[in-house]
Amino acid sequence: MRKLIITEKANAARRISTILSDGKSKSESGKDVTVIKFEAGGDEYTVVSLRGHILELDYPEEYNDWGGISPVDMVYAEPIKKVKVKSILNKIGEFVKTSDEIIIATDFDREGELIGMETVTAVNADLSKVKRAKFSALTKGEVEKAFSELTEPDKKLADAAEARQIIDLSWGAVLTRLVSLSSGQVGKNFMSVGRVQSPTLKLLVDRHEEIENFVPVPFWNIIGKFGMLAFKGVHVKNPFWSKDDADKVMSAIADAKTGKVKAYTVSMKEEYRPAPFDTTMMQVEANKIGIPPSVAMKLAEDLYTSGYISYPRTENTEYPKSLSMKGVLEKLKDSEFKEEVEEILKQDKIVPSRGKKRTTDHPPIYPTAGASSDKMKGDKWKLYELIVRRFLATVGPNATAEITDCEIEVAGETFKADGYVQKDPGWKKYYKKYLKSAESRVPKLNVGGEIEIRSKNLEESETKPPYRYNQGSLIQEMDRLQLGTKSTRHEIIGKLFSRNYVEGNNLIPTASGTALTKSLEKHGGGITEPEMTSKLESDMIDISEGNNTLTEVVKESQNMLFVVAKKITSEKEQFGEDIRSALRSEQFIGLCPTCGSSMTIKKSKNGKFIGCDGYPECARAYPLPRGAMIQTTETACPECGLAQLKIIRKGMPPVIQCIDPKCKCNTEKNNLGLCPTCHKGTIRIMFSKGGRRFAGCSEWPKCTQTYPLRPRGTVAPSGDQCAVCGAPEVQFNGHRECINPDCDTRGGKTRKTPVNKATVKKTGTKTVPTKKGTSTKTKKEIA
DNA sequence: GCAAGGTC
Repeated sequence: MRKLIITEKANAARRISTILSDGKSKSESGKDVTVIKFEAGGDEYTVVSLRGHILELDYPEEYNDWGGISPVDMVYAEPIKKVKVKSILNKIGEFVKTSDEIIIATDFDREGELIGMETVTAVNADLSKVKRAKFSALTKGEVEKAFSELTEPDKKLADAAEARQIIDLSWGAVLTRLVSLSSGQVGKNFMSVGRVQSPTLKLLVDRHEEIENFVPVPFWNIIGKFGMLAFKGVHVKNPFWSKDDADKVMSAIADAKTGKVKAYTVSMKEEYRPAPFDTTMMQVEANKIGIPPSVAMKLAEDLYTSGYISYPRTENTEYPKSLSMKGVLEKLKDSEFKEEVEEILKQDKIVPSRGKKRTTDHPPIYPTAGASSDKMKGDKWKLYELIVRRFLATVGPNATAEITDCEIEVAGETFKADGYVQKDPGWKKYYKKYLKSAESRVPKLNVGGEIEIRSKNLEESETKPPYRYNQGSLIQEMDRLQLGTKSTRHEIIGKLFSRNYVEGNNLIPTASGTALTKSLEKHGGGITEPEMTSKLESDMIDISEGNNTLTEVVKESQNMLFVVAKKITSEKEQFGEDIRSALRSEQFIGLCPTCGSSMTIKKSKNGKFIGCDGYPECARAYPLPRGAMIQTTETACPECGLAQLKIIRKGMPPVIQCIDPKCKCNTEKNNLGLCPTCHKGTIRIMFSKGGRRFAGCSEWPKCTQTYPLRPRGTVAPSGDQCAVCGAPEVQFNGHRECINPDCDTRGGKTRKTPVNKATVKKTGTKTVPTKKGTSTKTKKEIA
């Protein structure tokens, strides 16, 4: 018999061929199409690989005219399948004609079923010849079993996936057009709407709103330092929400010189190893070391195709039994992790950790070959190392820590001190690059003994707003809400950026992103809610289990969409106006003092700038600050009356400043003093394109004097020059120092090199137990 | 020029 096997990706074609042919398969792969042939058990096999979906749902051409066709009329429009990769489909068409059996061997999931079915349907294959091989890992056992127990293809499962396609396209296309047309954003500036992107955007909008509306609540912590080590003890009633209550305690303990140890226990804590990497956690951890999810996926794909790591798109956090941990470790001996690997191999037994998520699509991400940092460079190496170290951590021993709990009584008030000391670092030894250590020592104490009080402080703090999402935490939240899939989440975030809905490293929605979300919340029929995805999910389960049909589910959804589309159409003007005004406010800076026209943000080939709409008659223009996120404001500069901008820079609080860099309000705070090199120019605070600040001479390029500035904290002029080197002295975080890091007053040449961006840690934010996200802000010394 | 889902 002649048998045709269709796989989802090239690697699967290779693995299956090798397994079924006992290694005797021959690849005839062309440039575009992977084809492998072999004989086994008297049958002639041809294996062809797809590249995921090679067909795509879209509307027929007559719907291409956005202006000419009412979006309402598209609700029930019938989409067609368009061929994306003709070369593969043609090849399969040829082989199908001469095959007696066609075996779909795509991934064993909903999309896999559809990918297979849509392909055989598109080439008009005789469906009675079509069989399905179901395997959940590309191991010898699984694959052989799947091919010896072929089943019928599951039309219902494929239907479930197809229902999703149709519903996503109709809601997406109809609402995208309605929003774009009503807001006047057509052409390449169109505004998109979708089942996944719109709820994701709403997460950011909601968080932004929470932060903007946040009202800080003050609280007080009483903190003591004890004994020779001056270890920290905190009052058990922290935080105090009333200053009076805290003051009462402070005066009660005011005269105490010693405390009494009431309780003291030491215990060992076992610290478990982290779970193996699935795609989400890999993206989260990569993001922490400065590799955003989209870059991480690109690099992971690269590492996968060149054989360094396993398949990077997986939801699994449990290594399959068939995967030998020792085997992986042996391969890693051929790398610069050799010593660490050998140490791990010395364990009596190697039992890996496992996570909660268990699926059968692919194994967790693990290294499949050794590499070294002199051959592999940059972020690729950083990601590879992360994957290797994560793997090592999952097969290393547990860590142990010594935990000390201690209670000290001071004048009838109770303080608690917690000690944490790492004993056996275990797996952390291999993963410490990516961990924060937080050791705190409490010495050995005797219960009933006295202990000296070193200090008693009342620290005033206030509750803090929740953190903004970054790309890592957003991906985690999407994962939790089941928005998108492991393969698409990073692309969805990319979409929010390219549509200008969000900006910044910490994701902030733009005015238009916010306005769009608000309008859709009101009129979008639930498109901004994650529940639309959960409803779809349960509908798909119903279809695949035969409790509902594709036709019914699609019809129900489109009936809803029809109502929504009609309503929006009837209120089109009003619906679009909110978005239009948000778009205007995003661009509008203020009125031009020369000609009275609007000044707006404009784009040139050198980037964005502020220009007068009266151009070319009026040429008034201002540069925009570099390397920063800019928001427009409605306030005017008290100095010159021009408009002000809100400047948001990484690691710094937002600053409101005048659009004119020459305005006194800007020069005063940026001019640090006379240049000690040329004695002509002024040393000013400036920003590089990347947003890093430094100080440089205004006579540049004639004078090239520059100084690095500490990346965080406030820098202000002091008006004085350094007595030792003559460079300007500045106020840094309230204290004075010479701007010159090489100056003797700052320890001369012992200066550390500037901190690498990726390794900058967030400044300490210690949380208070009862309220979320609280942190210490100001200190008041009392004792 | 529309979505989201595969994969490269």
